[in-house]
Amino acid sequence: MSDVAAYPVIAPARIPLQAPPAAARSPAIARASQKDGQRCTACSMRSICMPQGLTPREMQRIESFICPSRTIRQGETIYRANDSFQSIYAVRAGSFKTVVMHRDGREQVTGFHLAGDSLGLDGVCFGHHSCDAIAIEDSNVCIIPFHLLEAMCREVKAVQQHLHRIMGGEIVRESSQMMLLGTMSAEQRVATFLLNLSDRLRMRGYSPAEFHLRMTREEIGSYLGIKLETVSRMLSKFQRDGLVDIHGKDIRILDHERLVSV
Amino acid sequence: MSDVAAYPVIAPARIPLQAPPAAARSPAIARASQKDGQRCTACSMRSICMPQGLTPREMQRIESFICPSRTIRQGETIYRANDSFQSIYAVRAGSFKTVVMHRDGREQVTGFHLAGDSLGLDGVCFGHHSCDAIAIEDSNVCIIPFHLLEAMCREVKAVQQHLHRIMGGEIVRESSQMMLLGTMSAEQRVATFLLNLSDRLRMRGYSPAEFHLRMTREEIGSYLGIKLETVSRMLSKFQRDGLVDIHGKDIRILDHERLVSV
DNA sequence: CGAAACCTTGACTGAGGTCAAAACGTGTGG
DNA sequence: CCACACGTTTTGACCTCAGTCAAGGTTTCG
Repeated sequence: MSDVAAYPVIAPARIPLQAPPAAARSPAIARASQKDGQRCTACSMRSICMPQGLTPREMQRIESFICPSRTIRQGETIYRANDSFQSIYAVRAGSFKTVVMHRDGREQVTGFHLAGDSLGLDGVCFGHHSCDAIAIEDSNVCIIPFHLLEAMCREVKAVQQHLHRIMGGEIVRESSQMMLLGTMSAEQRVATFLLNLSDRLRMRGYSPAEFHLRMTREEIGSYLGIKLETVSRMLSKFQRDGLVDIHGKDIRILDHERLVSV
Repeated sequence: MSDVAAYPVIAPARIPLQAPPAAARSPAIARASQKDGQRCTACSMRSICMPQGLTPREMQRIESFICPSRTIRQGETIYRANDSFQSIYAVRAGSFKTVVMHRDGREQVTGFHLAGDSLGLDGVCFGHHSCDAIAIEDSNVCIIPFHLLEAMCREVKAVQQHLHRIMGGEIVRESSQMMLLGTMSAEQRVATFLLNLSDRLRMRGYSPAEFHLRMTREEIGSYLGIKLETVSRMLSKFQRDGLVDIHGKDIRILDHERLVSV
């Protein structure tokens, strides 16, 4: 618990009333279960997924309609493309990938979603989802019925603005990914991926220099628009050049500066 | 006016009170000025940019805060990256590209926006825009102050849902563009681009088979993540294969089926 | 402990990038 | 109305980065 000394340990919240399922033995879930918290108020992800400055009453109102959280085992989906859209999801623990698929079988990872991220907004437009959301480790999500969230948005400005910021953030994130896919070399893509992940872990209180990849080389490659062999070659190259230290899925960033300037 | 017989001519709306500026001589603006309409009620883009089933009162309310439309000449911007975000824009006539830029000068077209499309939502998340919106022909936009739109969303469910659909649509559009950039061959990208443009023109009442490109090969290439020479080569190839008939920027789609199956 | 999934590395290939030159269009000013 | 200049497009020749295929090593999980 103190091996990440410099970074606060993520505290958990909204543990389901039932005894934790078998899956809770996995690290991510276990982490989320360390402390007992039933409410958003106590959730460490609050600062990411909830607006600031709500009154206790408003807070309670939100908690009242957030469904009991759900545990999703590695490889399982929260929703699939064409599933009817009812709710959005906030990742409480674990991580997910979203995958879009073309009829011809071509498929692409469009995002990795860590604790505190939202999932499911792709369904807002057409009332059905446009991608699969798949757990890449045993995970846990809050379920937020969208029509209730919309109702709340009509009453509380801060909630409305927060939802708009989340949706707007998704738009900006995707357009910077389009820039990566459209203009960067394989080397730059992999460097950008590592730096981006590092940033997001730092914002969540984890070490930005040392972390464990939850996804395979193939998933990274799909996300970056390159092949898994190319991902591997670039990582090896960074290793040779002393920018990173890599053992399988364990990453240590040695030279942040030079990684930025790749 | 009847040379597109099978497709209804797009009617205009919300012409500014002042005499039309010099720019109004250009085709897109002239088209928008053919009929005199001061209100959204009369705007042909209504079905695209306004929700269905508003009461006259609600309609009036919206019209009351939409600012006088603004004319933007080819090459001019509505907003630039880092400009403070105040309003979103609905394209009334003409077309735009949005361009994101990296510090190192790399830049990429992230979208083309036709009459009826919205612009500016990239600013919602951080309060400043993350791309430039540049007119690729003389154009005209409605200006919708975002905080007033948000206020209206709190009062009228239909307006709220419409905004959410527009934002959600942007998310879906971008993720399918990520799939294009991540997995398709140059040939498929260009075919997809033509088909997509054709679809959007059809939905706006124009011929889906015959149209005029407003953008250069370089802008198309940037949008598709390939070089302008490659765009040109693919178009020539489609021409040789009898899929399209191309003269400069005038496109005629001859074999929609085979274009789909590229 | 063994099977399956995942990762690394090498050799070869090819799609698309780069560079260059010429053709085409369009708007401007004489 | 023409001529010129500039931006745009096309096409060819060549090159390179990343994809493909293959083989062997490592990790993970039942």
